[in-house]
Amino acid sequence: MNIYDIAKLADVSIATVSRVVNNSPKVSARTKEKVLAIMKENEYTPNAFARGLGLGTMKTVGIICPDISDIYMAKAVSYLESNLHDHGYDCILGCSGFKQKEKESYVKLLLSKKIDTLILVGSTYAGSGKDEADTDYIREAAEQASVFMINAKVAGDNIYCTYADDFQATYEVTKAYLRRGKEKILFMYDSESFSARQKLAGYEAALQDAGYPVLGNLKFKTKNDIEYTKNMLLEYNKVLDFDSVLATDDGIAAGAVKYAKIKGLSIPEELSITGYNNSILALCSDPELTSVDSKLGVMCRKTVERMIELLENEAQIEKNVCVPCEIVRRCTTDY
Amino acid sequence: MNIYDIAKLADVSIATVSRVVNNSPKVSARTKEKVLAIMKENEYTPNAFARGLGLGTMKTVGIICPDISDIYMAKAVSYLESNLHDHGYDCILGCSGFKQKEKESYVKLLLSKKIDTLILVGSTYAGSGKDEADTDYIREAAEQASVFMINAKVAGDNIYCTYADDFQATYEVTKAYLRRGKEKILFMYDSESFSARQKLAGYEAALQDAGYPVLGNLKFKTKNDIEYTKNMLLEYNKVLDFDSVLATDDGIAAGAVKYAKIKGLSIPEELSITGYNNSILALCSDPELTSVDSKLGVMCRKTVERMIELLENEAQIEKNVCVPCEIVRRCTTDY
DNA sequence: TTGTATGCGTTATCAG
DNA sequence: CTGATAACGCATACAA
Repeated sequence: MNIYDIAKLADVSIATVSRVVNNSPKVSARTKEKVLAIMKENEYTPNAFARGLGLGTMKTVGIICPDISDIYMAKAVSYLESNLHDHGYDCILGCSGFKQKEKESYVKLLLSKKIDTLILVGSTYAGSGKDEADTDYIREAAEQASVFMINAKVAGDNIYCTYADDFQATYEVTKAYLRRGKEKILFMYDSESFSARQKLAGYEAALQDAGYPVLGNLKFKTKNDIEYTKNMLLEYNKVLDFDSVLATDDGIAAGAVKYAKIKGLSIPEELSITGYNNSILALCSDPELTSVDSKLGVMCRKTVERMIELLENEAQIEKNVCVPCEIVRRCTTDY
Repeated sequence: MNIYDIAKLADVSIATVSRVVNNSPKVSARTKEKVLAIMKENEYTPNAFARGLGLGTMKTVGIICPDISDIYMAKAVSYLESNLHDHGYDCILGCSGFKQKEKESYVKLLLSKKIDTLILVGSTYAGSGKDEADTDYIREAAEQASVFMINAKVAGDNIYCTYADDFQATYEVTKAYLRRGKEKILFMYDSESFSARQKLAGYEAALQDAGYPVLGNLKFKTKNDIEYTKNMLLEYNKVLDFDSVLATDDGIAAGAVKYAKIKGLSIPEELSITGYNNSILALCSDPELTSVDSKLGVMCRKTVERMIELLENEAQIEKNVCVPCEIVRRCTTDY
């Protein structure tokens, strides 16, 4: 059942049917009603491909994240999908993993599907920070469709970024630790992503501003995995000496909690722990984790808001938006 | 840059270009090479909409789940996306929530996008089990595209289901509890979905087969929320008497662990706890949860495998596939 | 092996 | 307000 069939049944031209479908104002109430009735009766739905071909858009946005089974990314996609759906856009989802080649090919793939806009979720898409060429594929993509990045900052035309103020957050946590007399703060991270770099910088700045040295052996790389982190700490605590942990993810912090339990350390007295992302892991841990909430919901909303502005009104929108974090205090700290 | 431009530059017809793009065998090596070179040089990508219009497909499958921020669904989507990507299909994702109206309208929406196939992730799409009409919209959808359901069983033409053998799993857990002398097993659930019904049935059957009564006050409805569940148990433990918990989700089980901690009950001696889905919550809890692994990876693989068989080879495929669960024993039980 | 011509189902531009 | 008709970009049956 296509537009011709409906036109024939309604005894009008396809142009009129099209107008009714797109409810153009210039069609008489009577005609409109008649066509509408026939459409309903025959359950007519316009062919999306033809529509896309004519209009040059199917109102879909591509969302790429490294791994949707990650709690944080899943939440981001959830917010994005919801906001986009409210505005009549659909999401086509791609999970690229963390390898450069895969990221590039996934971006190309979605672009070839003629998405209206591309959203890149995750710090990993900002590259290592060492080589500007890492992000060339994003600037290239931005020539075909606007690119919005969440939790990453990349310079380039038609690239819009929204990220948490991780520097500020870790700066404050570190300062709070120092105030409580915690001077051997272990910074635990699992990648050198944009976000991780901001967090590290905040931690280091707070130490320096307070006149403390930044010790290399207090920066500890692990995996975002409870068991792995626990074991790493058990292994390294023989040579390491620390009284508090600042982790770049709740999964890491949860591992630190497990470690403390095994070592019989009291939390937060003997070991204070701060996690990140304020995820369900923070609530599942025992004691519950103090965690930095990076305001993902706000970031996603601001992203979609600007995107719609750009798409619908071709408005000038902010290129870079930085969202302040919130430190959610629970039982693993006493600052 | 479209197919005409390439044809002109390569000095061939658009038919030849099209053949090269779809690498048809009937094109000379020399011509093919020439066209390929021009295509690369000009970074030509066929217009997906036009392609879709001509072919009637854009090789996309629709995935609908109630809530992608749920760990379980996120994992399912992760598996599905990965498998589908391997076969050259893209995913368009929709999060419908749990309301009937929303589910129906989301299904219609994706269908109108001319997806090749629809995947419904989650037990909720099987309806309450009380009214067959609840699932009419699925049968209706199946007239337009094949529908694959994960963790739900719905009868109908062109509907294919894959689900875990939850009956078997809870039957075994219950039997194991009874063997260890646990006779007051609290069954905790958060919905009346297809899956929850299977789990309840397995629990009841095991009790009955062992000659125990099925007590109404040992079936406890809660939310899949740690804090909520903990508080509910603290409230109700005054009137309830139980020595073990069989929860339909790890989130519920984690709440039971928190409850036990507050009441000072030793786990698993005074209170044994079994969770479900073997999620990260099982590993984050302390002690770590014994949990039923519903083999989501296997379910997703079997779903996509059959789907591809149907799509590419129009083969006859199994309508209903039941996957056995695995009980992963950890520290909250001693059976 | 290659080219021509047509169909796919819309939207949009012009006339009327 | 309505209708005829030309794009939109590709795939393919049919000719050559």
